[in-house]
Amino acid sequence: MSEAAPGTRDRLLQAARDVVASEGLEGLTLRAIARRAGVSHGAPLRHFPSLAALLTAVAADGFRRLVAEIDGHLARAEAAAAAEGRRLDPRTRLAVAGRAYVRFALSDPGVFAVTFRPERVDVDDPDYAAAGYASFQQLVDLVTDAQATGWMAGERPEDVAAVLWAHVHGIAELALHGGLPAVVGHDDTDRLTALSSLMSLGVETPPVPDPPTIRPPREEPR
Amino acid sequence: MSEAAPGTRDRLLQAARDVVASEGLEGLTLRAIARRAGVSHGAPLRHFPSLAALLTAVAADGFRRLVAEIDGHLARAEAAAAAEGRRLDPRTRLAVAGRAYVRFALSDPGVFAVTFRPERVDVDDPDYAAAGYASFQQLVDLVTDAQATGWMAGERPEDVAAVLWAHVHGIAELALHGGLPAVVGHDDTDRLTALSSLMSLGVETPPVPDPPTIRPPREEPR
DNA sequence: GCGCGTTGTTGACAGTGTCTACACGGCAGT
DNA sequence: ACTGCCGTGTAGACACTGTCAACAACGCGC
Repeated sequence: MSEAAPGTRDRLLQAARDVVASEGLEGLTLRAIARRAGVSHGAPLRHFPSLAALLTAVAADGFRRLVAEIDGHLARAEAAAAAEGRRLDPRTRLAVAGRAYVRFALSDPGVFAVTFRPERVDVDDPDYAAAGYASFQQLVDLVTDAQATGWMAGERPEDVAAVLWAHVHGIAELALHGGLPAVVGHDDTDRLTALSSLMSLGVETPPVPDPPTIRPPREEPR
Repeated sequence: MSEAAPGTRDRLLQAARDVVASEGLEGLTLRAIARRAGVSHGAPLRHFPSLAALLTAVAADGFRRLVAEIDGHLARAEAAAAAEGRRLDPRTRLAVAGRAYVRFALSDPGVFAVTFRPERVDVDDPDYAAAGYASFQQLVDLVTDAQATGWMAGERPEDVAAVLWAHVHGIAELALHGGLPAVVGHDDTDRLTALSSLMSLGVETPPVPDPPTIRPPREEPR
C-alpha cells in the first residue's frame, strides 16, 4: 500500500464520479454510490450529512479541477508560443481558456453537470461557493489583463467575465447533450468555439497545442 | 363553465407548472402533480406513459411559448420603431430577441429549467425535438436576415445561431440561479444582456419598449 | 341490452433518502 | 487494566417515490 489507502470519504467521492459517469445523473443515488464504494447504504451519512452534501463536495472539487485544467492549458499554450519566441497576447489567452473550459466539460460530463445542478447541490455551502468564486476570479484576472491592452476598457471586468462565462458555458452545454436537437454535431464543437471567440473577442483562434492528456480513463480493478 | 372545462390532461400539465414553480425541480414528482391536479396518484399514467413523458410535454410546450414570446417582443419593438417612422435593423432585432429569451427564462424559471434538463425529459421525443428545432429555426431566420446586411457573411447561419443561442442561454442561467456565487446581482441582468449584445453583435442595445406583461401570477383558489 | 375501450381509483412492489439502534475498535484518563 | 467515549460501520425501519396490475364506472356503437 504505497499509495496511502484512500480512506472511505475519498472513496465515496470517487464512487460518485464513477456512478455519474456510467449511470448518468438520474442514477446518481446515495445507495448506488455506497454500493460502488463497497460499503453499506448508511455509511455515506457518517461522512456527509446528506446526499446533497456529498454531491456538493464533488461539485466543489469539480470547480478546483476546472481551474487547474485551465491553468494547465494556458501554461502549455504559453510554452508553445515561447518556443517560437512569441508571447500570447491576453485576448488569445482568453480564447485558450474558453477552449479549455469546453474541453473540461466534454471530458467529464457527469461532474460538469452535477456542478451546475442547483437542485442536487447545496449552493449555499461555503466551500462550494468559494471554489466557484475562485473559478470565476480566474476568468476575471484574464479579462483584466486583456483590458489593459485597451479591449473593452471602461467596462467592469466582472461584467465582461460574466458575459464570457455565459458564452462558453452555453457552448459547453450545447456541445454536451446536443442542447438543441442535434442541429450541431459534436465534432463541430471546435468550429463553434472558434467562431465564438471570433465573435465576442474579435480574435482568430490560435493553433493551440492541445496537450497529450492521456491520463488513464479511470479504470478500477475492483 | 364558459371556458370549456380544461380536461384532465391539460390540468396535469398546468399542475406540473404550478408544482415546479412553487416546489422547485426537486419537488416535481408525479404524485405531487397528481395531488395538485386533484386526481389520484395513478391517474397521470392514463395520459402519459411515464413522468418523463409528462415533463417532456411541459418542455415542448415551453419551447412553443418561448417562440411566441419572442415573436411578441419583436412585433412590439417593430411597432414602436414604426411609430417613429423607423425600421429595426436586423442586428437590433437579434438583440431584442436575446433580451426576450432572458426575460422568458426569468418569468418562468421552473419551466425553463425543465426544458433543458435531459435527465428529466425524453430528449428523443419527436414533439419535443420538433418544438426545439422550431425555436432554433426562429433564431436562424433572424441570423439570416442579419447576414444579408453583410454581418458575419460567409459563416453558416446555423453556426452563428448556435453561438448566439449559447450566449443568451448562458446569460439566462447566470441570471437565474446566481450561476456563479452571486457575483452578479439579478438586477444587473439588463446591463449584462446589453454588454452581451454589444460584444457579440457589435450593437448598442436599443431602448426596447418592454411590454406591460402584467398577466396574473397564476394564483389558484384551491 | 351488451360488449368494450377510455378514464379513473386502489393497492401493491421495488427503490430511494434519512433516521435510529446497535456493534466494534482504538485511545485517553484514572 | 479497566472504563468511558468517540468515530466509523452495519442493519432495520419509516415515509416517500415511479410504475404496474386489478378493479369500477362511464359512454358509445351494435
